[in-house]
Amino acid sequence: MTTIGKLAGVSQVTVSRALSDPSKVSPETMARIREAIEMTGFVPNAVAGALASQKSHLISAIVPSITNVVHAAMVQGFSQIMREQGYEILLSETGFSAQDEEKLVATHLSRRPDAIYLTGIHHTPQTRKMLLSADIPVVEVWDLTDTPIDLCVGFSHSEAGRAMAEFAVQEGYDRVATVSANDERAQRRRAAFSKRYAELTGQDVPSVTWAATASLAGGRDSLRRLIDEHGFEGGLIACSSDMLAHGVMIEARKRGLKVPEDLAVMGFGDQDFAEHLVPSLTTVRVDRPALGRVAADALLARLRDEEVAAPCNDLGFRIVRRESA
Amino acid sequence: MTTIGKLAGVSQVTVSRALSDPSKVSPETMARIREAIEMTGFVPNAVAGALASQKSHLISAIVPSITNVVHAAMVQGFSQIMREQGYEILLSETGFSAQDEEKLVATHLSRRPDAIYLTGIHHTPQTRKMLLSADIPVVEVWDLTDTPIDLCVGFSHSEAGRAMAEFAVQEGYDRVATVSANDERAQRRRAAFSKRYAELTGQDVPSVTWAATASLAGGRDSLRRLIDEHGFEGGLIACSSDMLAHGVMIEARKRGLKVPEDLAVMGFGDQDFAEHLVPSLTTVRVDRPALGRVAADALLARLRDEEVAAPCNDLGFRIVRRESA
DNA sequence: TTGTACGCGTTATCAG
DNA sequence: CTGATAACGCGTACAA
Repeated sequence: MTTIGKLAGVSQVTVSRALSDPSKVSPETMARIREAIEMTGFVPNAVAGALASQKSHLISAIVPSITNVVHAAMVQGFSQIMREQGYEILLSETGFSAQDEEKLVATHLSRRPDAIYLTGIHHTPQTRKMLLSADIPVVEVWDLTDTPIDLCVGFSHSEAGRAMAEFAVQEGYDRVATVSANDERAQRRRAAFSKRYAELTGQDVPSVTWAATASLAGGRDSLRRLIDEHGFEGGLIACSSDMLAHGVMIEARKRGLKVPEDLAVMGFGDQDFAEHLVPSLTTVRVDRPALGRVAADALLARLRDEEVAAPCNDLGFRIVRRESA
Repeated sequence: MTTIGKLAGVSQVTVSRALSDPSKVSPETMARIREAIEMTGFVPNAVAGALASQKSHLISAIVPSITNVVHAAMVQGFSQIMREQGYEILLSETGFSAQDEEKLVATHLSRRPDAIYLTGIHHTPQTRKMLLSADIPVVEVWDLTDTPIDLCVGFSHSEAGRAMAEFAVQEGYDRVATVSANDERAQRRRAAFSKRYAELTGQDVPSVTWAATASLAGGRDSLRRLIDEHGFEGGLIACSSDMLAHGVMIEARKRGLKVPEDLAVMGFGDQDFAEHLVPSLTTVRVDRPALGRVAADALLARLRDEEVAAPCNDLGFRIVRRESA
């Protein structure tokens, strides 16, 4: 800026002003400054700016995995809003590990983000402690809790599991099973499903857990195990994701089982492919981009020092009945 | 650091040394410094560090879209390696627009990243200029060119298109068509496919472009148009992605067309679901995580000032023959 | 409308 | 092994 200032015949401060608020500088100076910037290819140093102003315009986002469409879609919705407001995103993946999350939070905080986006409500005590003493807005997405660190935006996974069980009973399925990924929230939905189903019917629910990332392969293998190891003979299978549900449907067709006649299938997430499968997939819709956007709006309110009515936003879910169940 | 120093009975400089290289400090001082850090919950300020050292340990990554599995997988592979080496990732999405990319490059450069990861080889002249004068390592991923800005890691999209045409001819398909997304690289593959197929057989190739994001819906609608508007009556359909191919297969089944007997389908990308579809999908494999990792290795070599043998890395592709074609 | 002086919290350099 | 001192490049008073 000093160099630009010399070229334009003004001081460094004037250049700084010109860039941050052109209205505070006379049109003629502005023109000369622009010209000097053009000539030199000057790019302001946001690092120095952040140090001086104590504002980084940086938001830290920590997600389990960016190749997971659920989290990718949420953070995409979040990022779009934040970027429009002049913030950029420092993104890292935990690989679903709270320990790794702790390390990431520490390194992210060292960059002095203006706010932080976390996935889920389960963090190590040390993570909570760091976040609390960092004294910046924090939003936890994709789940709800009575004791958020600061803000939270999500829906109740237990209620979603219960709603699926009630749907199963209403539709008259008297034999059900679950296929779930091995992540904590999927397991919470599964547990609520089984508990509610047992309450309503008195029956136990056989369940299979797929230990790796949700995939078609996982769904196919899980159905195989349900049949071979649990002697499952048809009814409804409630899956923890649309991807697993799709895998189950593929394996079912391969085995000559008709969906939904021999085997009904429910997914979770309502990914864009769900309605285009044949038969179309009955699933639970969660508006992922909206979760991200609401999280962004909540943070922005905090960053503008506005009053936040409620720390927690429940965006709910909705069962979408299609052909597969 | 000054506070920590006081608590530990040393100067601020010593604290800085202790943190950056413990071996330069006596074990006893180190212990007291650790204790003081523990007590206060001190988190070093990387912004100030970056300003002083002129090293941000930040890598800028600019991708078309993070919900696109192709780019998500590449940047994931890339990030993992970079993070292990102490770098963090500032990630932004262009939405496939070179103009938006230009703006993003400008704002990213203001944060003084140590290197930058770009997707593809087509950038605005202004983007190239900024990057060149920033004088930091740049890697362009997912494509090849003779005139990279600095480094590039990818494969030849034209060759991939040609290889698919040659496969079609070898397998004896005498009626073919294409279904492609509306992105530049997909169109380049399509053009190469059609040209090569025409060279070998003298026949024109009907083609349909799906203007939005590749999806099952897109594949289904494209097959409909191919049949209704182009009078396509069977043969091989070469798709620009596995997702579109899957959509084509679903629509085919719905119309009572058997795959591959009535209609053969080829995808592109070899996503994890491809081998689990029924029939399994014949496609073109590109090792996306490897592209990201090689890009990371190339950048790291530059950052360590090592000699780089060749600026461009061709990681190639491979046709994976399965049941659908 | 513009300029001066200072501070943001580190690292680098040199001296002890 | 440790400390003093000067950058790093910008924002924020405050003054003119």
